[in-house]
Amino acid sequence: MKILIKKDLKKNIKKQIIESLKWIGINHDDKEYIQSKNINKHKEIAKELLKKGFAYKCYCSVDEIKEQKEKAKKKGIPFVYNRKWRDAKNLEIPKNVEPVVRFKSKISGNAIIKDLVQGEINISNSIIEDFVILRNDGSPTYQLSAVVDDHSMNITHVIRGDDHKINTFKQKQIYEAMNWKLPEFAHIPLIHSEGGSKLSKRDKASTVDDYIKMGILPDALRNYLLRLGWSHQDKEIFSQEESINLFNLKGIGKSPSKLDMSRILSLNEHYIKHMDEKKLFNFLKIYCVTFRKEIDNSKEKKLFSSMNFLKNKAKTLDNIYNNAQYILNDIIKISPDDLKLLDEFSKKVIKDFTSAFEKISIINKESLEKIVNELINKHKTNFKGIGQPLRIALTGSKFGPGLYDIVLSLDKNVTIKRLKMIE
RNA sequence: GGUCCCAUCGUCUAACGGUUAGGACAGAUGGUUUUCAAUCAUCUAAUCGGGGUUCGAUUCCCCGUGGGACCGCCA
Repeated sequence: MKILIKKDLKKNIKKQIIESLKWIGINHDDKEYIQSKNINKHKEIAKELLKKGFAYKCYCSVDEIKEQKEKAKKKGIPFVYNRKWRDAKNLEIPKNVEPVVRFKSKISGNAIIKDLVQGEINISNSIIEDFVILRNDGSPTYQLSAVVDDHSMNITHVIRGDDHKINTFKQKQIYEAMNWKLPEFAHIPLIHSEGGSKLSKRDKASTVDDYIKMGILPDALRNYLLRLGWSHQDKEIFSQEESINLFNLKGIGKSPSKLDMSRILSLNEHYIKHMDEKKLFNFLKIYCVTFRKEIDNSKEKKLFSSMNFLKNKAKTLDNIYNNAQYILNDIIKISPDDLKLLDEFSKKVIKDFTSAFEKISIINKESLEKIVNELINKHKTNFKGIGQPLRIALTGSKFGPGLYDIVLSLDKNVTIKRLKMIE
């Protein structure tokens, strides 16, 4: 696999991309190749193409090209470089202009690419301009470098976004000029943002890091991405192993698909529920230390033993973290809105519960249920009438785990202390 | 504007030319004498339009319409 990184981006982006791939379960099994380290080889090939008559030097200035482009745009006609220097026997070579090297593209006829995803793509050669392979500073362009490296690395399959389709026709001509074996090509559809156009770095959730920050699990993102543009009957959940075994290029459709956050979230929810608790706990710990707050050593044990219910009401690691606040913090904060819910009636309920709770010696679901049921009868209310005030008093939130789970996960004295705070 | 690609529920997608057009997510409704953001059940919802070919078209062909990608001395 080859990853291309724009040269104008900062260096640490390379590390980030490799880390992201690793995170989602894709590891590289060969050494790293840095394209820019091979530019001498690329230049040599350019020279060879020049010598063989497949390329030529073009002395048009940047401004000259710009002007032509603007003219073409005004007239509403497509811009194709006018090939001024292609057969420039009578032109005088201007001084002070460093030439670029352009590839002598085919002018007539058609070109066909057999694409593993797109099928046969057929275009007229006339629309492929004489593209630049060496800039005026002598450096090779992507079109040249990509071909030379792919060939020297014995790349068998070029799989990339379908925004590269036209490039393939340019590159094909270089392969042919050099008499090199053409690799297989597969142009896969792009992923669109919710707005309906190509996902770009400017989109909020476009990088793996963005999803890690949200508290998405690698399995969830892998599974989601796998099903974008591809399917296997009605199957929705794929393990990593199944992904590798079942995925194939033939099953890929040609149309782009839109990103759907609610789908990612629901897949994430699934993996949170079904993942091994120890593994999940590790993900949570890493998440907290990286993006929130490190989990206090003294709370780890308690938190881990609460995973079995905390995981049931979370779509992200962040949700788990939030729902676990009442375990992680000794002092709980109640929002003003929730505080309003603690009216006189609620305070009475809390008081009654506290005195009954103080008396019981065995705390389990049954004993708690007994107390709650008695209070429901006494106050002529339903579970919500009892459960909601207690939940707010104990956790500071009206959402979260079941009431019994909360009480069972707190020490008796802590429960009593928190309940007595409300008065 | 030119070239290329695409078109099934809101979204991701199934359906050897013959299905009551299926599933999942989202949405709606109801149950769970435990809150809901959990869970269970039920429901709503699609073949872009027009022509062909065919006994029969979501599927094949043409035209329209709509969407997208590309059109750099970026990659």
